[in-house]
Amino acid sequence: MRTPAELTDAFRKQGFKITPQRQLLFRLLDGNATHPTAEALYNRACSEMPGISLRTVYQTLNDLAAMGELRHVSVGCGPGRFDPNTDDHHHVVCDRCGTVRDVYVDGANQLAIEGLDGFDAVTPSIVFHGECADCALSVPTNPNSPKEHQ
Amino acid sequence: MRTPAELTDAFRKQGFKITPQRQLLFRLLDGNATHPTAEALYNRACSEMPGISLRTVYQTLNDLAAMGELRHVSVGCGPGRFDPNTDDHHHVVCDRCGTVRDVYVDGANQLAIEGLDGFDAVTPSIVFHGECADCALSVPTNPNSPKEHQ
DNA sequence: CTGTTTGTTCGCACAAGTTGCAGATTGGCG
DNA sequence: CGCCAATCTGCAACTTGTGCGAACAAACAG
Repeated sequence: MRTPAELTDAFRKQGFKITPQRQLLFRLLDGNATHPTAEALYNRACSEMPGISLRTVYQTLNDLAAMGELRHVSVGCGPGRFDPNTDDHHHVVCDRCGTVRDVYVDGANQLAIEGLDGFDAVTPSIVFHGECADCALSVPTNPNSPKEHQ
Repeated sequence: MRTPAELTDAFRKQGFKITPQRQLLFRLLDGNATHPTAEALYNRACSEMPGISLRTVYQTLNDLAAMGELRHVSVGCGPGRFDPNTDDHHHVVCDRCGTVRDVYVDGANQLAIEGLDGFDAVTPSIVFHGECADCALSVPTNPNSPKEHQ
């Protein structure tokens, strides 16, 4: 995602308007590597701008994603995440706490794949599922712990 | 997933009961490579057993998944899919029609990954997004077609 | 500065997918 | 046969996200 200032220009150039809501979200997303959900962004936005609506957050996120400034990341369960990092990269998810982190996978586009016959324009999306350091610490060795976490 | 007969044994051994609903679902899933949704299975089940409830279908699918007989596959959008193939494999999805097919990715577990530091017990889940042969035929070369499909 | 236009925001209702719950039902066993 | 726990069913509720229309406000012209 480009900087808030650049986005402001880009939006105006496309005939979109610059509203305080949008500017706030540009700022909240700028350099944000937490892969927030729409709800999480909404909560942060509310503390700076009480009255902003969740609907507007979704709207703006979708607009940014449509412009290619943002990637919508689906980690397999729970709400969608939004990632201002538009590099060619993938994700690790902690199945316990839901934390998402970017990972760079060398050779992801040259994988030897059997079964793609007939499919065109295929791009891989890789999600690694595991357990982050914090969660591993908090429950060191309990393989019986319920997997029902979210 | 094991055969319906083997599952019947396994269920009984765990103290679970064998009901006609479960047996029907065992049969519908046996060798099923279509990656059906719960709804799709429900529809097929209804034609053999009118009155079976969608709730029971979900229940049984969750039970099978918890027993490791079934994998719940999330393709990023739309309803979840269920896959009786428990091999180490991955999936291609047609973003136009939603068809899912199994693919075998050579070396998926030995990828060179940067950014996994601190994560444990990491297993990759790879979803290739593309366009299947049928869809490529039906709309041969129209990059302007709406991406809003599902 | 004022007015107009057009894109935005907001709130609510709604949709899809899935789960919780409670009462009726039934498989497995003695 | 009869009991009891597991199961089934139907419905309500829940979660995530979208459609819609009225109110609002950027941007711009005059």
